[in-house]
Amino acid sequence: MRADARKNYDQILAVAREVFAADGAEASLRDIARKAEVGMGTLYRHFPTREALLEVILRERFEALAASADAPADGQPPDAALLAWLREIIAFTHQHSGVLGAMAAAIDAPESALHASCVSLKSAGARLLARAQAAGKARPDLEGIDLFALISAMAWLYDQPAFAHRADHLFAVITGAVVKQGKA
Amino acid sequence: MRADARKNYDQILAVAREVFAADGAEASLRDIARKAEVGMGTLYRHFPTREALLEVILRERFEALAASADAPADGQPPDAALLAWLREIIAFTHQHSGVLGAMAAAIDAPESALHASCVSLKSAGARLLARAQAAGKARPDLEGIDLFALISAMAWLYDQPAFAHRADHLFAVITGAVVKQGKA
DNA sequence: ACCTGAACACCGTTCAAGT
DNA sequence: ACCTGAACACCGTTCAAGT
Repeated sequence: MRADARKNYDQILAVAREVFAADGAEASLRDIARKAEVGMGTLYRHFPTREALLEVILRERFEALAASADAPADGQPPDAALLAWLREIIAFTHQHSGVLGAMAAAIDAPESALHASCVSLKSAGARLLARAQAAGKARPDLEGIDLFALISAMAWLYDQPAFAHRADHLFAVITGAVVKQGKA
Repeated sequence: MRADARKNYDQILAVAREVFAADGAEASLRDIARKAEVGMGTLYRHFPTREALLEVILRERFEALAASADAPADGQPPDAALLAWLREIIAFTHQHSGVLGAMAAAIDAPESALHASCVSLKSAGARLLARAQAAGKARPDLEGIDLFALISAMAWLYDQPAFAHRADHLFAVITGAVVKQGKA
């Protein structure tokens, strides 16, 4: 990549990080281009879709989340591991409103730039879920897509200002339907 | 109201019903004005906000839902009554995507045209919930706002195409966390 | 190769001008 | 009293023209 192109690419990304965090996944692309001091065409050249831009920004975190799902867990029982992972995801998406809506749209769209991230996140969750189910600590009639859907719904709840003051409680209610916590 | 104004009012409403059902609560107001064959100013004169237009369209159904929450129930136990009512709401909002998102935004906004509808829907749910709780058939640590939030989240899930095939199952999972169904 | 910014087709909202 | 539609300030997306 040419030096000027590289500079623009990095600048767009840096600005997009801030703007997406502030305005959510539906933030104005024009606004990003403006703040990055590049033309609209430059933004589109580097990131042909909104998803492509989101993907680069989110990839790192989602890879970390997928990795943490498979981490040794240090003696942590599978139900606690699943719960901790769910809390991690929600804490992250809470900083980026609407991101899980974009993910939900991408999971059925193989051509979306976000598709691979969705699938790996869903799979990571499915593996944690399966281990908890095997230990008799999670509702057995749930699949990976169900967990993904419930995560998305919880993220949506956290994004609604009217529900924010009850969001932690609702998290407990919903995860309570998934995980049957026990002492051993 | 003058005869021409009345005609425009009715025409806008008739068109809006169709367009909101087809495109959801975020449908283009310009599109509605166009299809109703009125100027934008006419639409705004009769309905100063999107919420005002939505409110007129939804009021009838929400009043019916609030009424059905208080219906004698014909020997139906409170847990079954609550579940049946939840199914009714979800079935309705499923035909009008995004409506519960608008409701969620309006519940904390007393100036919104939708506010009264939100509150009465929340209250109706809260009464059903309280009866089920009194019978020991619903999770006791839930308030009206929690039920409203869970309804909204379920409506959101039904609106996501990627989750549609699991939506009925997710409804069972989430309501399972609220209602503890028993035989007597 | 890469960049710019105008152009196009859309929004929501307001308001001067008409009847 | 009511209506119209242009005007304004925004979008996302594309593309001719420049370097």
